[in-house]
Formats: sequence, C-alpha cells, structure tokens
Amino acid sequence: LQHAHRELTRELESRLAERYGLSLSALELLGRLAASDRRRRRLSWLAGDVKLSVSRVSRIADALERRGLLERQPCEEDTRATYACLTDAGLALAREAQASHLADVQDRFLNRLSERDLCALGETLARLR
Amino acid sequence: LQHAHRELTRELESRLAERYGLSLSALELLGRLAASDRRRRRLSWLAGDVKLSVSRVSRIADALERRGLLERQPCEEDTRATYACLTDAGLALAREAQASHLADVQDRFLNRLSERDLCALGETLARLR
DNA sequence: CAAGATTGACTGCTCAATCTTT
DNA sequence: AAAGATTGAGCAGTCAATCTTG
Repeated sequence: LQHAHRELTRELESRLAERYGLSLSALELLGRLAASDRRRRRLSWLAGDVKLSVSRVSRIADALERRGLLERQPCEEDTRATYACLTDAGLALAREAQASHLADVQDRFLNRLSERDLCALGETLARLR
Repeated sequence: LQHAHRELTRELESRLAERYGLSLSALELLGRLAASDRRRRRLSWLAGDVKLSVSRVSRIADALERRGLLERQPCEEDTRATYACLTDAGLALAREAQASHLADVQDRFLNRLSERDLCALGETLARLR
C-alpha cells in the first residue's frame, strides 16, 4: 500500500506541478472551494475536509492567495474565523487543472481497474476510517 | 485513497516515532537489512527496494548510523558502492520495533479486513504497478 | 561517459506556541 | 477556558549538482 501510494502520488503530483504549479493538496483545496456554497469555506473546515492540519491549509492558502487564486475574507458570523474564497481566476484554473488531473487519474488508475475492483477498493478503504 | 493513506500513515508513524524514534521508512530499511544476506545491502539497491530516492536513503542511513544501528562498509567488488550493514543493536531494535509495528498494523488495518478483502486489495494494488 | 553516493536547496507536512475572539 | 488562525521549528521527501570510481 505504501509503495503503490508513493509511486502513484509521485507521478500525479509531478504532472500537476509541471503543468499548473499545483500540488495535489492545493488542487483538492481549489476543488472543494469550487464545489462550496458561494465558493468559499472556513479554513479549519477545509482542513477537516481534506484531512490536513490547519496550519498546512493556512500555508497552502497563502500560496494560492499570492497567485490571486483565492482571497481571504473575514467571516461575518464569527470574527475569529476567516473564509478562503475562490476568485474567478481560481475557479477557472481549478476547472482546467481538475480536468487535466482527471485524465491522469483515468490513465494511471481508473483504466487499470474494473468496476468491481473499484467498488471493492472503496469498501475496503471505507472500513479503515 | 489519499485520505485513507494519510490518516493510516499518520497514526502508524506517530506510534513508531514515540516508541522507537523511527519513521516508517527507517523501519522498513532496517527490516530489509535484517532480511538480507549478511545483514547488509548496497544503498542504491535499498532505495530501489523501498521506492525512495537514493538521497533519502542516504540520509536515513546517516541517522541510523549516528544511533549505532547500522554501519557503512566499503563494497569490495565495486569501490564506488557502499554497504549499509546492520549492527547487532540494529538487528535487535529492528525485531522489537517490527513486532510492535505489526501489532499496530494488525489493530489498525488487518483486523478490519477479511481474508478476501485483503487478497482483493493486494490484486488491485498490484495492477497499479 | 555512466553509475554509486553525498550534499544543498526546495517543497510538503506536523506539532507546539502564540494571538485574538468567543 | 476553548476555538480559529498564524507562525516557527523540525522531519520527510525530491531534484539537481558534485565527487569518485568503473
């Protein structure tokens, strides 16, 4: 499991980095935001979504913000919290990079497995939660 | 897959670190050496075994060497190469840590899966090679 | 020149400490 | 207190450059 994950990740990550300068985690963040109400989400909720530490998410947000892909916004219901909000540029890049990444996943992952394999894998991984 | 791997790894790694000061990769290295002829193996072969870069393996070896768990030895057939050779202390620690780690894996992984699940998972992952 | 190993610089991640607001 | 966020320190990993030997 370690080895399969390590090699798969390495390949997917390097393609994504060379084409869009994004890490898998950064893309996942963008994807979550794109699917969120008003394209925004609190940082700590985002961290829970993607199973990363809050501090990691904060730094990924720094990088994405510097590139103009998202903006931090104060949260009106709770002054402690801050939203990460996807910009138009961010949304555009998210769509493009996700399409490209999906093709990579298709090639490197989905195409090698049957429908049954995939379901079984899903079940199995869910049992490890 | 990302999430399952991330969380599983985090837990196993933290237990191993607190009990033995070893990372998963370091333990895997020790294990390979313990199973190797004369308890030694060339660094670059080791890297291939565990699917890590040679430079990473070199640095893990540095750390293990500082702790007296392995020694670097010149390779007699090829002066360029160097062996990582497990010391007695290294072998002892490898056995102990592996037993402990296996218990963790049993608990966190094996016990949650049936025999069938496990075989299917193995097949599936093998297809991703 | 190619292969084995090491080193430096960079990224990704976590944890602990801190600051602010509830 | 406790929760949201940021920041600093440190480990794990990669790639590119270098040195040495085949």
